[in-house]
Amino acid sequence: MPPDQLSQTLSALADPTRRSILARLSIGDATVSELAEPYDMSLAAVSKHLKVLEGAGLISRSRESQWRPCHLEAEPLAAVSEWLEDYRRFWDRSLDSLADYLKTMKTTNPKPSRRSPKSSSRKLKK
Amino acid sequence: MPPDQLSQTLSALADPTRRSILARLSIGDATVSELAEPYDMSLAAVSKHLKVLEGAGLISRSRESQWRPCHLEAEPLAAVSEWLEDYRRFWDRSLDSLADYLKTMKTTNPKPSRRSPKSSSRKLKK
DNA sequence: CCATTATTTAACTCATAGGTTGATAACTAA
DNA sequence: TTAGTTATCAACCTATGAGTTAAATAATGG
Repeated sequence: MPPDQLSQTLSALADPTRRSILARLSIGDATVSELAEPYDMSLAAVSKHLKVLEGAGLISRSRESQWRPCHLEAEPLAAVSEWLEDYRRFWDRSLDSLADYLKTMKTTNPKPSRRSPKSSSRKLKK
Repeated sequence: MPPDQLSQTLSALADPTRRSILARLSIGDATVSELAEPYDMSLAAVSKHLKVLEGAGLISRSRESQWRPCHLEAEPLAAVSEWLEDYRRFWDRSLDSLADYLKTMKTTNPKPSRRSPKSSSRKLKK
């Protein structure tokens, strides 16, 4: 049984080398050798990491003569972000402030201070 | 060498059973047996999952006579969210709109339409 | 065709993850 | 004290992950 998409994505992201590779790719596309250069490991090992990332849909690869340039595909990250949203209220202090603010509005309707920018990222549950 | 915090968190989250446990805990604290009830696996297995979650700082446990109620600790999720922020621009369409907006401001300085709320979550790179 | 460069595959090692069962610990209740 | 609940620990099994080296594949350029 293949693991669900989210598990596959998270497990791909759980390796620091792979996250580092993604960071590199966020700058721009790169070949396997270019990607391998910073690491003290064989090319084959990096090739494996790329396979994992590709399997998770986090990168795509084209062919350009003998090179296989890798390209960042961030869509699976959006799924992670969506999953996280359900938990945001558990850590986002400013959301508590927002809750307080709304509550205060309802009860006393004072002139509240400005909210911090951080609180604006809450999205509606779907 | 212990893995870095982020890797530990992501690897803990990469298991569907553990994510399911977190979802249950987002409703409220629960004992080990309560948490184990939905799964077709031994109590010991669930106990191990809880140990992993605790190791990642995703739950905490208190003692209450012979029960060990588990509590969701979402802080590590905030770290994941922060990490994700650097990649949001790669999937968040409304951020492109924001970029367009800024570009337009610079060049023609028209009266632009309001941005969607979704785009407001971009934070500064640290 | 041959040599070179870029990348993948195969076969292997070693460590860890996720599960099992059975014993043990911690506490309650009688 | 004894029995019953709740949870963990220890020992074990099997599968998988991350790395290795060496061979194979793919494309380029004499």
